[in-house]
Amino acid sequence: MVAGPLPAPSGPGKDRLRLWIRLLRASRTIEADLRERLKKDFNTTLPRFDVMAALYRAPEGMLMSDLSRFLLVSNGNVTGIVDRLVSEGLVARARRNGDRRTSMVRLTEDGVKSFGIIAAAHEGWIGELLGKVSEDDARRLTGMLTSFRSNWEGRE
Amino acid sequence: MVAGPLPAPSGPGKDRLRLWIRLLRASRTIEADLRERLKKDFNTTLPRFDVMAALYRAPEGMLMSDLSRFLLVSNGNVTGIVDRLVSEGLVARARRNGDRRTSMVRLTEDGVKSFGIIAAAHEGWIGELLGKVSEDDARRLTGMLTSFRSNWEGRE
DNA sequence: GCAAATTATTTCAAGCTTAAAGTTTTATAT
DNA sequence: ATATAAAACTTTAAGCTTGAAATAATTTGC
Repeated sequence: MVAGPLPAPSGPGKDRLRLWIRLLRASRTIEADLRERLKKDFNTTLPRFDVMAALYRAPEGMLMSDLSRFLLVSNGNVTGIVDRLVSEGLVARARRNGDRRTSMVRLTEDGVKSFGIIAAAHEGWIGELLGKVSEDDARRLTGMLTSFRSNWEGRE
Repeated sequence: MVAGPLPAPSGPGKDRLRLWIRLLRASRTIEADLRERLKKDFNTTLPRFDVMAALYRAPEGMLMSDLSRFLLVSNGNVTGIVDRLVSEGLVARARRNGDRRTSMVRLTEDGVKSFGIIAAAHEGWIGELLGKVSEDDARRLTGMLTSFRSNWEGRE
């Protein structure tokens, strides 16, 4: 007598599993919506937006490895995205005098201008997409996710 | 006098933006970890796991379009993943008599066995990764995400 | 000084992903 | 009946993603 594949999941561990599934679905739902809007309204992509957002916060520039660490993606991945942004004139690489392995990556003037416009729209979209989440819940959720992050970073 | 790019974000709408960023980072962090474990321990991938998980819940099989809707990915995407799973003998396609456009996709016997093993490990990983989230927070978070989902599905 | 280890980045192959266009089959409206 | 539309998939091209291997520059340990 074996449990079928379809009993309502319950028991220890199931609460965490359910939480993970909800979390993943929520973020994929929102991500898909943002991706579509970025394409339709600005003919760009989420990875490009992510890179530009990171660089916008660092006017002095970032190393490739900083970018990949910050964005939680692989090194090789960032290379390709930055290559495309460079070819579009939105981002520039500058070799450094000190260490010739590294290059400082930063937004160009065009990049800053372009990102500013897209970011404003983006913030509006998020307000729209998450509008039904009460201010209170938003802050509570954020708090929980922040403490998740702290625990994660402090893990052995 | 323009606000610099680095003031702590604040004001209306910023709470939602911050929530979204936290949500995205949490799910990417966990996703990256799961991806790595799936590769190392079972030489498989998250998309393959996702498809198999969906099929495991539907012993009678699913249509390709059901799969893509459920997983929130495009049609063509599912085609490729299922192709690979079929070539590995974990999944089977069966043409239906009724409608020759469609094919019922289901796990093979091997697929069921294989998924059972991986899913057990997966649940353990999640328990581990989210272990620091209290039972209470887990349930609260799940509740908020569930209501987000309802609002989303009920949007105009 | 110099070999060995480390660090920063790029390249590569395989696979994932999307949006758009194409194919085949079924349903609908004359 | 038969054109037209709709539905279920697949194919395609471009881009994203990873992990591993390759390059090049710097640092470390004798």
